[in-house]
Amino acid sequence: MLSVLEEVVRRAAAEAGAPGFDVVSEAPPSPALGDVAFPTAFGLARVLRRPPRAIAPLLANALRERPEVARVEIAGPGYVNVFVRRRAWLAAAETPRDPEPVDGVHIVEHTSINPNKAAHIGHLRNAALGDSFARILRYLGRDIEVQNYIDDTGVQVADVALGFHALRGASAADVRELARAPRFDYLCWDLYTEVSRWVESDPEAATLRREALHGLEHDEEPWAGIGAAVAEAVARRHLETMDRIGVRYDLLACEKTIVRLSFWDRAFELLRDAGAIRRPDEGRNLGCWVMETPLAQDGQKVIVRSNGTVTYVGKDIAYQMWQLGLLDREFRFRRFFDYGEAASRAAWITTDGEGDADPPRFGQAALVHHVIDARQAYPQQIVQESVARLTSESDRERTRHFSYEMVSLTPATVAALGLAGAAAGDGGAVEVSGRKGVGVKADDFLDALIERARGEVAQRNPELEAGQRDEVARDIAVGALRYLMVRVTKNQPIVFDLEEALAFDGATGPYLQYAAVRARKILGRAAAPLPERLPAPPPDLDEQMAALDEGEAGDLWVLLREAAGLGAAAARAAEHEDPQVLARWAYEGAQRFNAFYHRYPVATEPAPALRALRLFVVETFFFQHRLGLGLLGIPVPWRM
RNA sequence: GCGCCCUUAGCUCAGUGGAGAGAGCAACAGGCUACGAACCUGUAGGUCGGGGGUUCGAAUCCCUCAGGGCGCGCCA
Repeated sequence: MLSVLEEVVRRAAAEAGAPGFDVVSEAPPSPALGDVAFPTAFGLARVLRRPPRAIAPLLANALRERPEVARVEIAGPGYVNVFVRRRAWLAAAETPRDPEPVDGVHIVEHTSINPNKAAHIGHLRNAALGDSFARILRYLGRDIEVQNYIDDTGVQVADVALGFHALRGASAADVRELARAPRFDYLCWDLYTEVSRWVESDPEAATLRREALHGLEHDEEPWAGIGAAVAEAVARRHLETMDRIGVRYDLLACEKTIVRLSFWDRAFELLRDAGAIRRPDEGRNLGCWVMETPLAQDGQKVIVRSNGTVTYVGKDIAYQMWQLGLLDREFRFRRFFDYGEAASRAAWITTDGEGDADPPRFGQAALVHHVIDARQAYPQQIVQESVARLTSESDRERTRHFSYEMVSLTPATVAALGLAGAAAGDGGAVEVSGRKGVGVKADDFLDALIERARGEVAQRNPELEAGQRDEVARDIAVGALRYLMVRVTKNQPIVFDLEEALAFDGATGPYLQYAAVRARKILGRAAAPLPERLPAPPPDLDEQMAALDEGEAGDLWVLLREAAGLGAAAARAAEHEDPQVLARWAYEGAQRFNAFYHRYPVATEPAPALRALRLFVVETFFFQHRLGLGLLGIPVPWRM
């Protein structure tokens, strides 16, 4: 609807003598000034060499011809302010408009935690961002496939395998037995830091570690067996943890299968034949295969080491080629993790062994987003560059780095958790480090939130039985966590403070949930059924609103108008590649609704017409707000 | 040295080149006889890091300086 008006102004600008003029609309500072504002006349003034006040009427007249426009005013030095026909405007809000429709599958790859230790607060940011992004795109109509890359042959898994073998004397069978413990990943967390300290202080351990890594890569025992047991069990734990906050995956892509199924060998041939990589005859990279690029400091980025092994960047090139359907190789797939209910949905995993029959189709994507922290911007650029050289320049645009900043800890949090090995930087923030064991584990944090929520729920709802109370507490904890992770722009580093994170007042998940719960309670009080689709506005909405006193008309209309803006907010979030945009929409909506519900009685309003109108506002808000929260993975508790 | 990100109220953060720069927390003053106050209303709090420039108009774009974070490996 908005784009229709923009198009009208664009045409009017063209007729006035400025074809192709970039027309943008904005929200007026107050509802009294209109619903949509065009500052277009200012820009046109320069092009047309006429004052803005002379140009504005041309735009206004064009807008007045549209059926969805009720009134147009020219304000101040030349703003064109549009008052829309409200019923028509709301009716058009049902279907969101995808700003960049994708023809084919769109992969969102996120989480991708090394499967050698428990997930921590930093991984939660990745998963929450990736999952929300995927949900938003799906809402806009995209065919989304969620992948999770598992580095099961890297040094991190090698370290824990080394720990089990050398420090614990455990076999692969022993590890599989240990992995039956409910939080095996916690055990690995501690072992990993133990090994890291050992390797730092003992040269012999460093030698053993190289041996373990080599064993993982070349399928040699005992390393391969122990490593596989660790990686599979910990990856499973990560899926359990993420499932607790509503994050699910379609496919786990394992590095091991990329190597074993010769994806890299094939990618290497392609890179070599395309001249994208070459062997230097001299210099310090003698004996390697390198890609020449100005991105690298000395103009060369090593892809294959002089000992013949491939770097992480090389493996990622092969993986991304496969994701884009540019590699003539295919994985085999195994069903790996069933998600509750009727097991209607499951996460699959790649395998180099026997695959299950009839797996879903994976890969062959038109577009891929890689949710990876900002530190990896450089290697991601190298991978993009490689893909472009192997195929076409346009393929570079098909693989994108969804970059976000890191999570660190406040000194107070480090102290409260008694984290040893933590060194505060000058800025006060403490870097999360799996290697050092410095971090807030995801499950611990969620448990703490649940505990805090349980207390709040018990206090407010003493009549609830334990099971109900726990269910509500879980929903609140998930809401608090998910909102915390997306309320700030992804480019802003987060310094995590435990006490602050446990707060449920103000701009928090529970605040957003509270508005939804209140709205639903009102519907219940009014004996109105919960809306199953966006409620249709009454035919005489515009007339009814005109009959209200000005203050209430403004309050109700802004609530309706902004609720109808969910699709636009989702589209902006997709464009900016940042769920924060939608989180802001949800927060502002909750704020408006809370103010509304204090000011205007609904179920208890005696005048039937007014009651019906306010009820329509509540229904519309509730439907859209719950939908928006769902896109952020925030559940609506049945009670608070 | 090169590249990316950040710098807005005491703190944590929003802010499409456009109309008095906004929230939350903290502080202060109010509001529960329940569509339940996890809420609402109000007060106070600003050199948008500094300086130039472009523009009718700059927190927003460009240049520059300063401060902070992170990259630039035959680690992943």
